[in-house]
Amino acid sequence: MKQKIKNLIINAAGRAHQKGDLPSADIPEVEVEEPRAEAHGDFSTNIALVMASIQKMAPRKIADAIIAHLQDPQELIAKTEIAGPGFINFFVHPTAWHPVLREILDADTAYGAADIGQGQKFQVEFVSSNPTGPLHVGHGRGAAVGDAVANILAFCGYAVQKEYYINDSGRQIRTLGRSVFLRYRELSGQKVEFPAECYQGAYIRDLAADIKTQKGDGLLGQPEEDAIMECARFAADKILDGIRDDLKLFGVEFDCWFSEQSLYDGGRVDEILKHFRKQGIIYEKEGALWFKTSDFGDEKDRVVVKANGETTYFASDIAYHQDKYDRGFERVVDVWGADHHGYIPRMKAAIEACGHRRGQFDVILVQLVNLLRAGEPMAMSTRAGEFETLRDVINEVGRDAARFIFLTRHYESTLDFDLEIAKQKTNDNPVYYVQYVHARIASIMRKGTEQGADEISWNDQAVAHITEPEEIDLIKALARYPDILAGSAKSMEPHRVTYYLMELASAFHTYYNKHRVLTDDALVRCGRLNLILAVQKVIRNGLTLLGVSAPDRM
RNA sequence: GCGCCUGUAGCUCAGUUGGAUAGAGCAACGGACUUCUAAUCCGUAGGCCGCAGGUUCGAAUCCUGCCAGGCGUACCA
Repeated sequence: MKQKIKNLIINAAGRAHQKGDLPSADIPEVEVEEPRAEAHGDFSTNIALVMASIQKMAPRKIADAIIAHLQDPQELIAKTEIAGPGFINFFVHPTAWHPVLREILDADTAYGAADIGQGQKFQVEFVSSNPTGPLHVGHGRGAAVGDAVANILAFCGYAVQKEYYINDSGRQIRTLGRSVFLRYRELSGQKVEFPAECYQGAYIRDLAADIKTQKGDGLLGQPEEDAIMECARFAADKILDGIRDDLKLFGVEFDCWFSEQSLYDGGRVDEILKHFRKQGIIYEKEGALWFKTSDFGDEKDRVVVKANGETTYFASDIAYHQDKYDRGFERVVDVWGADHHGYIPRMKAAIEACGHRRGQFDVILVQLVNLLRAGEPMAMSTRAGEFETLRDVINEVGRDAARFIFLTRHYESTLDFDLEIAKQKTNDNPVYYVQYVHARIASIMRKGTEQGADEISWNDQAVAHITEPEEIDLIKALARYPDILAGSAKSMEPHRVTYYLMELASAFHTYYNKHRVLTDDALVRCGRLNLILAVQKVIRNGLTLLGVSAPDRM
């Protein structure tokens, strides 16, 4: 609809120039928006204001000229007016909205899928939590955001891959192995001192017990380093299995689980360092190798090989990102926790040094989650082992509520996640508000079938009976969905879809309370059934993109 | 110190990328269930968009400087 209005304006402006009512042929990009205030019509354009300096005419005069040359063969427009400093407001004829319903019912699950991606290969990497402990709520937010962003991009025509990067190499893994081995020795009756830098959580003891069941006392006879590495491998695999299970429970499925260790095994890290050396952007200082990230906008240079010969996490991360582009991804998005924001400039430097454009790399920085219970903050520390795991949260409040809440804020805002509110079935917790629409419509459909209503099929005559203001409002809301999705995809902001669904739900509940769908008049009934079926489809489509279910009963 | 994020109704937050009289939910107050699910709806009230300048036809939105909170500032990952 917006596009149709836009075309009418462009054509009218062109004609106005041909007839000599506008001196310049220069027509700027036409912006059409939906005004906030209902009194300002369904659509509004500021073109006359923008053209004022080009045409050297008063905005209202320009608006006059454009309206005079408006041709509307489809009779979409009921009324136009010039308002304020020179806005042109368009009032769309109510019945002109009806075809939107047809469009939705025909397109079904594909409604709103503008092909803005055109098959571009796009990778979204998210969660990527170290396999040193279970996922907590912060990871849950990253998972919900990453998954929804990927879904929305895929829906809008990008070829999207979801990836999890496994940090199965380096010091943290060794610390994990050491932690487990110490607990293992404890279980074997040895007295050990458990250092503060080791992982304190109870799950470490469980892992030690598991390995003891499997190996008995066998590890005690081995050289300590071998035993630690065996514990590390065992524990990381086990924890990773747990992470996979948690994510599955959360409804998140990855296309690829990528191992950091595989980069070392395949020589990719050495390869990229050699390449940088050849470019002269690596130098030696104080026994370490430094990458000149400051040449690419970072505030200072960064170490890639430490004085003790170990490579840094950054080094393998460079190789990792190069590998993404080698795999053919034209755009790469990383979803990180906000505590990693200082890492962005050096990563961007690395991307550029590898010969890629900055526009090919984006970071979605998800702000922290404050976990509360009835307003009281809950302590969270992985080290100390006092945290609420994602699994606990899902078990307590349910997957749908958790996912929806994670997407009810812009990811750049810190989020208060209150377990008590998440369980409530009120408007403080809007996931049920939206799902309720789906269930209500399903209920009406069941009732309709019971009462012998025919299979719902398109009927022009019946749809013509859709004239109530609440019905037209509902269709207008449905018509906005494609625009919302496109905006959500371009900005990679899934919360726009969340808010849209709440608005659509509100429009439906208002309608439902005022008008009856299953009336005695067969034509009216049929028209309304078509209307609510369209609403149900859009609600289901939107919830699916967010990873939330659309129940038929509640 | 420097960098990133945030600051909008009593509370939690949106605000269509610079548009007209700034919007929701919760909480408060008053109404609507013999009706397709009341997990709902309708109404009332609530604002110096952190503060001060600037840019222009027009600013919550862009620029500069302050103030407050959070996070970061490793040869950790």
